Amino acid sequence: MGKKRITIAEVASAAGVSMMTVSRAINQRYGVNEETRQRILKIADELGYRPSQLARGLVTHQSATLGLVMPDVSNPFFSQIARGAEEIAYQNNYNLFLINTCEDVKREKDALDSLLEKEIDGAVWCSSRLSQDEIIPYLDLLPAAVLVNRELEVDHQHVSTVNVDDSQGTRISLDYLIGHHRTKIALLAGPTLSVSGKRRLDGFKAGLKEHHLPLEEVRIEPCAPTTLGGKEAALKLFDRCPDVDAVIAFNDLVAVGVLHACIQIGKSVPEDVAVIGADDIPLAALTSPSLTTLHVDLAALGENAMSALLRLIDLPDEPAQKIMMAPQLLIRQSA
Amino acid sequence: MGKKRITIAEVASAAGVSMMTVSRAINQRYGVNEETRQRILKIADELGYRPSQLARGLVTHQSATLGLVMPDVSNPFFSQIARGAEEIAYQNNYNLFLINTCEDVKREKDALDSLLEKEIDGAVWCSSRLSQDEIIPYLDLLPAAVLVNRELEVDHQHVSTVNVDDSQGTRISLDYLIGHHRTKIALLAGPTLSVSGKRRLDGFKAGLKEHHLPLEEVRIEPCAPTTLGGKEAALKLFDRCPDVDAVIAFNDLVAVGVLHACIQIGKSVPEDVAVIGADDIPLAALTSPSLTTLHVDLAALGENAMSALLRLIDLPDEPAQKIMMAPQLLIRQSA
DNA sequence: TTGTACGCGTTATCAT
DNA sequence: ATGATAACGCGTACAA
Repeated sequence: MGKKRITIAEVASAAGVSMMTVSRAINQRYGVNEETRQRILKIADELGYRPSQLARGLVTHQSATLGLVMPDVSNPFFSQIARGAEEIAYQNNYNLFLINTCEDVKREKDALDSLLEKEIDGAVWCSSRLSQDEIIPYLDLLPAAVLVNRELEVDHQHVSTVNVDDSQGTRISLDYLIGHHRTKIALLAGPTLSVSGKRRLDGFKAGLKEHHLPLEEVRIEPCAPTTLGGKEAALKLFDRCPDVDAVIAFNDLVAVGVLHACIQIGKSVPEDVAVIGADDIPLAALTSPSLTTLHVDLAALGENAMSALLRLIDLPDEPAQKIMMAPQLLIRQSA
Repeated sequence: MGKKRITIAEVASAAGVSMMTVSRAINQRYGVNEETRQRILKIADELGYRPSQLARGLVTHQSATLGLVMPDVSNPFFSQIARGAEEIAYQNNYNLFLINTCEDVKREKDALDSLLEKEIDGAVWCSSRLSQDEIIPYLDLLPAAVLVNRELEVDHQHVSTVNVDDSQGTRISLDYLIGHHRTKIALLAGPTLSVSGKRRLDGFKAGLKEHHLPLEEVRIEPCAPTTLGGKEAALKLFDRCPDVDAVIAFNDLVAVGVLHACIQIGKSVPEDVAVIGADDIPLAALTSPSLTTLHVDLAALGENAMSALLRLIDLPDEPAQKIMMAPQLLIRQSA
């Protein structure tokens, strides 16, 4: 049962010095005789002394504690981010509060409230569902924050952002396809209102323009972000434009739907139609043909986010960062 | 930038009452006029007052904070447990420190040390690599703890355990196979030293005995817990016992290896050989034939672990629990 | 019902 | 190099 806590006072009296000297010895501060320090550390260790971060935090206003807020850790997308973020936090002697919001606005607010009460030193905040107006008050209260998967219209001195560069990802896919002599390239653009869908569309248009290829609106088709959505959209697309020789899909599930559609109408992949997905979900390696797709190093994303947060904390006068993670094209069989 | 903190004293003076009255109002205690309470709460809200859990914890010795220690959140096995555990913690107004140990003993000790310094109220500790002798001192220091995937030889008043009942899982697989008229059942038992391997072997032997079937040692083969390990072991097994009509595999990867072996030597699954895996990894649904396997509700496991921890905290006089999670047979095509 | 004094374990400040 | 004392923000015990 949680034994009685040894306090700095007990170490001090055991060592025959003042509390202040013990404190200095423990915290590796200057101004204490090396010999005394060793003696104190030895005694502290023997007594099983552990400094109370609560008491320390109360006076320093730093808890050596950070928050990690995300919709759902059991989603592989976020669990990898969590892994990377926690790694960096650990290396820098911070502990991490993990909170799942379950896509629920109330829970998200609860999360931030509880973190604020815990006096965290900062937070990595993923895929917030809150409106800009709801986010900002929390941002103001936080010593530092990094928003992941979310852009901020207004700049804050102590708020950085980390996003996946969907636009560039689409550019990369497009460049690859054009480089492999595909000319009639279609885009399954995802949900009409999706932000990342918009960014992909931007990249698509910009890429075509730069390659001096015409923008054929008929080759752009919105779709639900699912296998079924991809299949239906692909069937509609191929019916309208039978000459399409490549498809850039909103994500891997959509790409799998395209594969199904191709089987159904007798097109072979990649011979007749090249298909590129996005996200590199585990399934992507297991389809046949396996999916060429955009891979994002999510652990690295988490590491970057946490590093950015620590930078904000350690160098409060440096400007905030806006980090874009570029996806990499993982070439398998489908393109 | 993290604005200046409003303290209970400021709320008190703004409301024209003493700090104590504010404290009572905030903590929903009796002994404060309802009218006064409402007025205080209103003022506290307007001022943006947030109680400091640090200061509160310092005096109450309760931090409303728990620890969750696991090898790796990005492993789906653990991320689901984390999800379930965090859910229960949230419902009970606790925050959760997440720590990855990366299978590293030093990191695991670091983790516990830092949690102890944070004065957590308890911890869910998964798959510890520490020896019994190393674990116990930490357990003694923790107010409460739940060990997941780990048994404890000695009972502790404030330590419960949650494990997957591998023995019963094997029994369930065995019963199913026997019920479907398989009689020459083999076991790919996993690594020789594996604890869960031993439990599976126990269940296997007990099950055969109960069904009055002979225990043929030649049908038991150890194996590495991988696809390759499963394939090699299966080839060796079929070579030795060509009449085997069913295989219980150590886990799904091993089962996939068995599938590969069957293809190689021309046995069809499930006609010639039934195959049952364990763990229900995502891949299990995607093989052909898809894998019949033992499924464990890991989110529920996490919930149970966290509930057990809260029980230990809330009801310190109740005895500790030893929870076994029974796997369920998920019948697909391979058996 | 409300208020006062004190202590929780630590660090900061100012002294010695 | 070391020590005494005052905070940090809150809850508890006891008094009013």
